[in-house]
Amino acid sequence: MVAERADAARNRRRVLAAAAALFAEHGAANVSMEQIAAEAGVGKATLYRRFPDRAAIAVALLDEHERALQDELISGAPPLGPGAAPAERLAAFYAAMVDLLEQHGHLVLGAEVGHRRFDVGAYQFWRTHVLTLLRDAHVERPEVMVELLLAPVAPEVHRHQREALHHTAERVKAALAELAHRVLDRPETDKGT
Amino acid sequence: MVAERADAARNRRRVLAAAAALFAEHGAANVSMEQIAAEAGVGKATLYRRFPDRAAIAVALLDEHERALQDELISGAPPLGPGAAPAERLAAFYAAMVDLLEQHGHLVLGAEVGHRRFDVGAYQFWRTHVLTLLRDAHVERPEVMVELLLAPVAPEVHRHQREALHHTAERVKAALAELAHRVLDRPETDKGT
DNA sequence: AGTGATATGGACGCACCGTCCGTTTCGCCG
DNA sequence: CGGCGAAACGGACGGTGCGTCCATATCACT
Repeated sequence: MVAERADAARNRRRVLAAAAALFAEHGAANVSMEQIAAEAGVGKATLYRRFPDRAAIAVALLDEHERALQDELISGAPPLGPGAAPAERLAAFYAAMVDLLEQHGHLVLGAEVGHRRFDVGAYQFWRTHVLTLLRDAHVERPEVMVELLLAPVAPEVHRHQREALHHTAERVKAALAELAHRVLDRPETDKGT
Repeated sequence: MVAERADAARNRRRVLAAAAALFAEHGAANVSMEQIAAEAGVGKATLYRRFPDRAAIAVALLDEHERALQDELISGAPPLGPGAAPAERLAAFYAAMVDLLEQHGHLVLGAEVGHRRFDVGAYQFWRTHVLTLLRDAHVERPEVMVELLLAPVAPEVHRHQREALHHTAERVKAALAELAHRVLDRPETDKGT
């Protein structure tokens, strides 16, 4: 890859901007590739050249926001970053995920992203992070448990909680925090190490 | 409703049989309404008269199998039925759900059922059951927690575990059992009543 | 400026959805 | 037993969105 041609880069930016606007207005599920192409002022083939489907566009838009959280997890202050107890870090991660879903959930909800969410790079990152926490806490079968613990913050679940059940984000966070502590706190372990 | 006309009943049976065969062969996601109608030997309008979409057909097919588990939860022997400790019952419920997904997961995976899974009657049933367990175990915010605890046995999650991660059903069951115990067992509570 | 590689755009073919309406079948009633 | 209104049927139809194809325009390097 010798460097992206100038017109290609310009069109990529246009597409992303158009998609962001349309997704925000109509919801990611109700926007067709044709609409995005028209709004961006590019042809459909141009769109398909860069992004194989809607999911890829949504992922590209999400990436930016997710990267911020990823940085925090790696090198931020506790309890999100390193230093706190695993249960605390998991609770903090859950809370951050809820915030992320509150802000940008509309990008993923309803689109095929839901089906492919396990494939996107971000999921692998969350997975690795929580896996580390589970290993730190000496949980058995961490590779399986990590999937179970990620499931409660799946976009569909969050949407269900917020829209159908009318739970507040705060209540959801509280329940997730309790879940984190119940799963990772070993009561017999001495707290003051 | 004065009683279903004979031809209507016959066609309903045909449709369900055809759908079951096609879903089993090609997967629920890859079967169109047209295919089902053709296989059943009925017109498309006839199909739409009974079932608004693929999801409704899949739900109708699943219902039968789910009902068996529902009966067990209500009146079966412990630990699935009443009598055992909440953590035991939750673990047993998880195991039964895994069995259900192993057997009939292909009906729901990939179809729109995934999107609407919160709407189907069966979900409400699982929800009520687990909610009862949570109340018995004096968990806080049970209405929120129940959604979090149901998420790990969502069809997509299970498929991901089995197909992409190559975890065995047994490993998943074991992890779910551990999750159930970690969440619901109160270590300080006396085990002997 | 010339030139080959790369990118563009919109038309095209395809598949499926969900509806519409003329025709057929049912089951009751005289 | 035959007629009749209601209910069900079936396949054609219009519409939407997908993903591809290729003639044309644009770029970047010499």
